[in-house]
Amino acid sequence: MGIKQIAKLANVSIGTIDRVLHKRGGVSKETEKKILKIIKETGYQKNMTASRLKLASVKKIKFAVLTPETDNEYSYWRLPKEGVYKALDELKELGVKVDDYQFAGSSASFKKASEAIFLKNYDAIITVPFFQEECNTLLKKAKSRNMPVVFLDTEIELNDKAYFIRQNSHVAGMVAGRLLHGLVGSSGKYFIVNILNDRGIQVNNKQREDGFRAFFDSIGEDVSINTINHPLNDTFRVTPEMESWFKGDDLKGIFVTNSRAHLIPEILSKYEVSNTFLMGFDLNKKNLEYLQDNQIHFLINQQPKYQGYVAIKNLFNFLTKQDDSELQLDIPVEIMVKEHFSSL
Amino acid sequence: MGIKQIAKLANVSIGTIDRVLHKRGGVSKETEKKILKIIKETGYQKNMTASRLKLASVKKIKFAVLTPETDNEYSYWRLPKEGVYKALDELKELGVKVDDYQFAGSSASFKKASEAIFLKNYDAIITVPFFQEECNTLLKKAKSRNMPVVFLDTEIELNDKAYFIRQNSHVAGMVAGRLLHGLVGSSGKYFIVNILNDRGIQVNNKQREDGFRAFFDSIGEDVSINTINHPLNDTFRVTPEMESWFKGDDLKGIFVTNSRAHLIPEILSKYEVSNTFLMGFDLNKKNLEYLQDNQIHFLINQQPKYQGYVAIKNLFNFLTKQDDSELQLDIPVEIMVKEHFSSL
DNA sequence: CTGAAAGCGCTTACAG
DNA sequence: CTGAAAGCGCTTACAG
Repeated sequence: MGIKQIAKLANVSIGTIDRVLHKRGGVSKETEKKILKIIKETGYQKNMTASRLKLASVKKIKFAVLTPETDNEYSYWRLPKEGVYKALDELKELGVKVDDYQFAGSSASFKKASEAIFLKNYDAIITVPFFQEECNTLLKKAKSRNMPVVFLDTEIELNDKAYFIRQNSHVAGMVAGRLLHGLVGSSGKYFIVNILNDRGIQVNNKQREDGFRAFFDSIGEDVSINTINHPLNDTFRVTPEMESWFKGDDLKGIFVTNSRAHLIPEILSKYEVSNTFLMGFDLNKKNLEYLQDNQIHFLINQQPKYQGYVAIKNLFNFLTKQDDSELQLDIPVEIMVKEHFSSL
Repeated sequence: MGIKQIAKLANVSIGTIDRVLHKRGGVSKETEKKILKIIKETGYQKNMTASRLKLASVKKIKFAVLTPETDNEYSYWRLPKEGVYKALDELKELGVKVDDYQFAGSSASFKKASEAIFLKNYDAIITVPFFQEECNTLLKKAKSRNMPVVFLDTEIELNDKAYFIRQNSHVAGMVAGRLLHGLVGSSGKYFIVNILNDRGIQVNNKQREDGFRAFFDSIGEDVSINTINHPLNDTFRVTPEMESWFKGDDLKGIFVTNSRAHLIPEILSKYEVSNTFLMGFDLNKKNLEYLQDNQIHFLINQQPKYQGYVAIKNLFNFLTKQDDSELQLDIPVEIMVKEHFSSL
């Protein structure tokens, strides 16, 4: 059932059908009505393959991808990009293009990069919402140009409608609470470690902390939970207060709210802290080594590569099929233990 | 860079290029050599979209899907099928067809259904390896017709090469050991519950049991692990031996190797077994209810829908692009706790 | 052994 | 306001 049959049924040419399908105008009310009726009755659906085959040569779909700098080889932000390029590989014959933009740590740098993006004509933007004000600006401008924006990694409050493909960090914190509590119990002591950057704590790290505490609220246990806020770019400094917390034989559970759980084991052994269970985020090399070594007990995977992959794929589906149902996506809170890697 | 440019470079017509690309023969050695050289130099890649647009109307790709009966509404086997139909929905405009076959509990029924499949002409078969002998027969016949076969759910030993898209059940058992051990510790008692069907224990249930025991071996703890083999289609019967196992105040961990963990809580309360942690497989309605109720502590998700989806998608990629790298697939051992469902 | 032509279903520029 | 025609990149049946 193609455009040709529809044309025959309506006694018009395929050009006219196309004008109706794409609301290109220049069709009499009457003809339009007749055609719409037939489309509805026959349940006609456009063949996207044929459509893209034609369009790939005349109207490219262009994405701007704006991520934090991927300076070093192990940078986390390489992973979403890998996913982006995997998706691109699948879609390039359909006329999809991707341009890469980066920003450094500052909001000014993000602003500059996003302005550069608006100088060109993209069909959609994929980025990361680290700076609320600048994201609102970006979103507003994108809206006025009818460009969808997909944010990866973190969800924040914004003024206009945006899509988020990210893990629910509150849930991740709750799950972390459940798991550590299983090992440590209600009589033990808990530590939340937030590694801060120049701008303070990252939004999703805070959401994870809140989720962690919410878990203990939900089970009605009044356990001891200390928060340790520690600047990055510094060797981990143990304050006298922390030292006193660490003392004692009771079980301890440490929840690192970002990817730096690997900083902790060294401290623990230096201060001879025992009976301790440690969990954190992300399957980076150092974290995985400590997981193998039983010094990290759980890691939560955010599937960063998949986030990038699915952002491109689902934006493409949205732009070609108007189906935005998969642009608002929960990445599952995937718990990893040592044994997950035992078959590799 | 399309077939047209290649033709121009080689000073031949596009028909001849196509003959070389598809090894259709009827091309002189010399011309072929020249063309292959140009293809290599230019890095030409066939545009699959254009190819499928044409082929969709002349050469359909047909899959036979053979699963256990999906008699009742909650049948597990509906889920892979949902995935199959989701994939079909995406691929049908590319000329993909799926036929559904079912088998009942017996190997004879499986045999009969697979014979019916071979009466028609399919490009690939997707099924479940419950019967070793019959699967070997099927695989042999498929091989002689050059049909790939993808098995879902379970991996078993077979004589010929086959693809498996399933969870590594041994790893799943190890992960289960790790988690239950975290809750129960080394001084507790462990129970493995295998629910048997007419043919005895299912292969992947056994693999899970082995993995569970292997975990305790790996950590060098000599803990008490009792295996309870219980027939299905029967109310759960507690033998005097089991009753004696259940007694005592020590912590207990129960690992149900299939989807029936939901049978256990009732027994436990009837026999007043306390201090018990329970884990099993699959996110069926009853299991999820007990998870919410803190009577099941962990569930492992096998992503059955995704298994069906990815089987079709990746078979399609294999048949159209010769890329079989994703037909041998490990479904991650996804651990679910109550909090995973807290945002729904 | 090779080429020219028709066609897959859709899109668009042009002519009327 | 509408139609006829060319074309996206590939495939194949036909003619030579």
